[in-house]
Amino acid sequence: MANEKKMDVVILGLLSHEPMTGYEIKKIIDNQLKYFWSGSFGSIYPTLNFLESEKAIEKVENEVTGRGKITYAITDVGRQKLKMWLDNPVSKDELKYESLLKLFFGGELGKESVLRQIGNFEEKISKELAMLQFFEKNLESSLNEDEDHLYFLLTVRFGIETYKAHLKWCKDAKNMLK
Amino acid sequence: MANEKKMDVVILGLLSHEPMTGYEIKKIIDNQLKYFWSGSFGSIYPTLNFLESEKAIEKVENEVTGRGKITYAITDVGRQKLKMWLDNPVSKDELKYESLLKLFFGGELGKESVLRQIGNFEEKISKELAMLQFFEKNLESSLNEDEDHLYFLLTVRFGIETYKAHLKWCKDAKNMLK
DNA sequence: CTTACCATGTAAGGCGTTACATGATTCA
DNA sequence: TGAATCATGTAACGCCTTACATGGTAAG
Repeated sequence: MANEKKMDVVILGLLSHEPMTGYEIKKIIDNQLKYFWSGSFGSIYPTLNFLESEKAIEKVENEVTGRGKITYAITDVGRQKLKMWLDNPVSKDELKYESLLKLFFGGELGKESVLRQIGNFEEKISKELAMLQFFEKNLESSLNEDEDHLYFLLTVRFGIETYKAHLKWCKDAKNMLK
Repeated sequence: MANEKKMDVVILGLLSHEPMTGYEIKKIIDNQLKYFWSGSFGSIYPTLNFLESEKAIEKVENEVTGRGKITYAITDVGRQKLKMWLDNPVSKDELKYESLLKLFFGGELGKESVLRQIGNFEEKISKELAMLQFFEKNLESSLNEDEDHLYFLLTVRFGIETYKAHLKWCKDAKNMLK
């Protein structure tokens, strides 16, 4: 019922690459997945505990860091769970684009306001695009280091293509309104 | 706290165009907004009641339809509420692209599986694109009938540009994997 | 010695989905 | 007369976000 939980497979997916702490998981979500996924600490840590109780992940013996750091690694049970989700062809893509919603209802406020909305959107997207292009470069040069880098590169390129399309649209839209 | 409710402004925005029933609101969300927004009956009807209690919308005298149909119209209070939201430059765009997530973790299953994921995605997008292009035609020919049609056309074009970028990416990605 | 960041967690609560319930109307 | 669609609504449930709480560590 309600929404289906996905944080578990997100974590499993990230840990299938290498062992990590919850904090590191959050960083990756915010940096690499941010343009097609999101998640907060309040969702990550409880899921981590849940997955451990399920024996899908396990704590890794910590180096003598002394810190309260907890590193997790995926188990065979976890790998199987991940595979099951990956094998399922059904994928729900959910978008809630408030920017577009405001544009859709823009008639109420008039052109100047809509132009402002588009400007805000354009600025946001431009920044993201620059970051993605930076990632792209890094990934291109390290493509043979790790097989997974190919898939990361593909998602980054997806973001780049999408954002370019958005920026093109911003230009066209501004012209149409003027 | 938690997520900010948006269904109220969605309904207000749709009613600012013309009076409607909850059922009609649902249809518009599913047809015109679907590629950047979504919403269910379980969210629409309670919000409708809430907005009426707030006097942001009101029941319209029904024709002698006899049916249990309830048509709502926006009030001045509602228009003001809508304007306040539209005036606010902050917009949260939230995407949960399960398709991309599966791709990002695709290393676990290998190329064939990823190619299948991309194929599924491509098919889905192609269908949506065809529909959007149909909408575009209709809107282009009725552009001078209603001022709002301009804004609808812009959002439809946003969808078209975005989906075209996605399809281009699908092609590139398949080539890279082969 | 203070600022920024690393690091983990809990509590409260909203939001919206899915599933269920109910019945009218239209059309073949 | 049966199926599809129109039409409104409620109940349960769960995900996730925000905000709060707490403390360690590194660097300047």
